[in-house]
Amino acid sequence: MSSGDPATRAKILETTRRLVEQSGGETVTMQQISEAAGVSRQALYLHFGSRVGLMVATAQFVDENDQFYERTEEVRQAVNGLAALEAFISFWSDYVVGITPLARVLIKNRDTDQAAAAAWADRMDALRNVCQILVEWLEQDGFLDPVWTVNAATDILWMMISIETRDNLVAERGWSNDEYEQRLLRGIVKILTV
Amino acid sequence: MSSGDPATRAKILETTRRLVEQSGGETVTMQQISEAAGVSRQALYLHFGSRVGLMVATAQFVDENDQFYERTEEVRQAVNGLAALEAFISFWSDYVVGITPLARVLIKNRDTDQAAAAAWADRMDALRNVCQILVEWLEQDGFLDPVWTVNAATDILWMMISIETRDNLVAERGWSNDEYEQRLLRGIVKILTV
DNA sequence: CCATTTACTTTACACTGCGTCAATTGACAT
DNA sequence: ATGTCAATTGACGCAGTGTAAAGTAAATGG
Repeated sequence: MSSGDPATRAKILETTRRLVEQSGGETVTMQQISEAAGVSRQALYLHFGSRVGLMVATAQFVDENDQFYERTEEVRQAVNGLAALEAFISFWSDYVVGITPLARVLIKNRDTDQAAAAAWADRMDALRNVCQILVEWLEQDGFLDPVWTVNAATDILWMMISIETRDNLVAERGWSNDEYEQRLLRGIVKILTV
Repeated sequence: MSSGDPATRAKILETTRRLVEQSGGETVTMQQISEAAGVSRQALYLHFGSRVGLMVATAQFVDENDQFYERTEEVRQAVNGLAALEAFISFWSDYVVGITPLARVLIKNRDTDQAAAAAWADRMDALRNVCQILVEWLEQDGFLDPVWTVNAATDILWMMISIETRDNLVAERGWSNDEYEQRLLRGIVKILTV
């Protein structure tokens, strides 16, 4: 599973990410990936074992490349809870574009594939962590509507920014990225704050 | 497409619903359905043309059986838009329990399975229709926050009541059905109304 | 310098599932 | 008896995943 030249492995992962992101939701076959990467189809199986294995490895590859943790650090520099929320939604609505295609693959396979489930749970924990920090910040600054507990508000914020929610609004209902960002922020502020 | 004995058609649809709901997300093949229904695989193609056709027909069959339209009619008896919204959320949080298994399968497979995509899109149109009626009602009664257009508010309402949203809150975050219903209504009212 | 190992390629094939086709059966109706 | 409707049987083509076996070319090392 971890055999082979790291350079070949990287080439395959980069190609897979590119093709999946360009695919517009259509299935990308092992044949297409191998041809685009300039290797044989069997090389994919040598390196990653299976189609799911390749997808999970690609998701992890994206995670490392896009530096989610580093970029959320910037949000913590905001002057108050409301400003932090705004900064985070701005960051997220940009960041989510790059990770959506592969996130969809993880979501789809998480109930049958342990690796996919683990990779997805890991991302969601990180994301929920940020949500909780934001909600606690809102509460400390007196913005949080007291009808919500911190936990309930965190769940709601996490749900509102989820890939599934974005897919419903952007992919299904045709919202532009700008509309998504502005309306999402407005909606979250309306629902969470007094 | 509409050829064949209605009794056979019904038997196939009932079997398809049952198998899909029991499948736990695994793909149910045409072969499995035909064997369980006690007909030949080709009978499925005679009645429904394709896997797409069968899935669409099954989704409609479920809604007819569970009397989606009839039960939403009750909502239209409400005295005003806000009462209608409340009645609908109450109805929906109950109704959604029964359709979730089939819905999950359609959602999970819609990116690779044309059949699932078509069936799902068809049912979502019906649901969005109800959302639009509710939002227009809210607007006429002066409840709708003017920051939202009717279309945007309809999209938001539709997203909030979606299966994906419910799965995130109930299945992932462990909300009870009661918590889901109460917090969903409260959240929707906060986000949509002045 | 030869032998071995590594990292792949090539070719072939098994398997699953969808969709199609042609020929056939059985029942019921005119 | 003739037709026609409903469904069956069995075969086939096709795409995509995954496996298996043999070959090749370059690096490694005793």
